[in-house]
Amino acid sequence: MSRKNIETRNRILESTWRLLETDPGNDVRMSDIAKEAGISRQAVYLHFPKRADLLVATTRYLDEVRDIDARLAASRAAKTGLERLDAFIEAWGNYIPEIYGVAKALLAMKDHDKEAYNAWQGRMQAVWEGCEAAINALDRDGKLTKGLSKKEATDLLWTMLSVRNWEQFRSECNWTQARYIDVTKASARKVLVADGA
Amino acid sequence: MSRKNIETRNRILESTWRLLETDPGNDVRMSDIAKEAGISRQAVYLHFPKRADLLVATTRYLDEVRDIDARLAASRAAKTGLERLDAFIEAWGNYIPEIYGVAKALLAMKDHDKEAYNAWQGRMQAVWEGCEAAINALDRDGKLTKGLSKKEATDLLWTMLSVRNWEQFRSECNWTQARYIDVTKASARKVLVADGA
DNA sequence: ACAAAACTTGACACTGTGTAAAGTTGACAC
DNA sequence: GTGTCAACTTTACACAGTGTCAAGTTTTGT
Repeated sequence: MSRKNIETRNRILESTWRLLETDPGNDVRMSDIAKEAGISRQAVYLHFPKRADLLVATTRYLDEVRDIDARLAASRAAKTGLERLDAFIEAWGNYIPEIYGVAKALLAMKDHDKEAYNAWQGRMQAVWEGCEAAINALDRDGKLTKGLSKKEATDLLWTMLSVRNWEQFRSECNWTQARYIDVTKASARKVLVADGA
Repeated sequence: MSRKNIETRNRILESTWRLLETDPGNDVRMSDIAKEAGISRQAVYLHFPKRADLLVATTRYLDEVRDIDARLAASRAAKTGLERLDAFIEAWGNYIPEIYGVAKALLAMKDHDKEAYNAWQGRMQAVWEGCEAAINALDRDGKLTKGLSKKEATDLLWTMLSVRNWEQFRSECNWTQARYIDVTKASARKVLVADGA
């Protein structure tokens, strides 16, 4: 127990996660989290001075538990650019639903809170770099479509893979997760790969 | 002056619009709007009982002033499916920046306010129908790509044309408006049209 | 048994939305 | 001119949620 009993800290993070995951979009208050964790509201503030701190920490906690790094590493192992593109879409696209609850809360906060903004920005930056690596691999294979710079191609893939798009397909359009992945893969190929499919 | 001096009402709507347009994302309070309109905060509530009412009314006001219907009508006039697809992307894609400020405010509100949700949903429904019409025209020409149902193709186009995506390309990726339109047109063709370009 | 850390309790400041009520102003009616 | 009605102002307050503060209690390490 280095400081501020780490068990309590984890219980807060778990509670936050659980609440956000259970009903994404339903705004979760500090008091809800405290109740869920079985502690007082002030105790939450002892560990996380601001709501944004808590959400950011929950995101990092999730990343750690779900080991996003290891999953994205798989896409880095792919030999051809095409395989890499598919692997990246699959890894990230299947990660989104696992973080969606927390992501949505952070997303809602980023317009008003600088720290939340930076945290979100940082995560998205990482995804952008994953996209960039896939585009570079495609380009190395001479498979990158003409008419788009590498930067543009990366931006395009990155936008296709946005959490908002996932949300729209899954919630608004009622697509299944599997269909989302398949169509996204196919679309990315059509848009980014030189000879169509 | 049918009721509640319509001049004041319009001044409120204009003020709301101006403030939201000037700095989208900066949350505009009821008191800011009142100040901008040169009236008391309570007078705003006399015309619009809830903040959501005001935002919704501002959206409708904008649609009226900018005559979105007439603009989308142009795409309906196109002969071939391909022309129609291009025309629709151009009409809607160039409309987004004009409504972005208000749209962003409504978007931020829709998660917490039912009325805002319905208003946004209704507008997006209209865009979806525009997409559907374009897809139907493509299909009539036998140009719709295989592997996607008409519903899926519509969902896909609709998502490509989302305000969030526009926002990401323009703000996050620093694309120009013209480039956004061009790349979106090209991508839509690649994804939705049978023989590639 | 002592001290520090972790947590509780209760109070309060602050922001922004929305409500309530009494007062002012201007136009139109007769 | 007097009355009246609608539009608007002013002031005050209820309410929710975040964040702060300070005093008290429990737990833990030594």
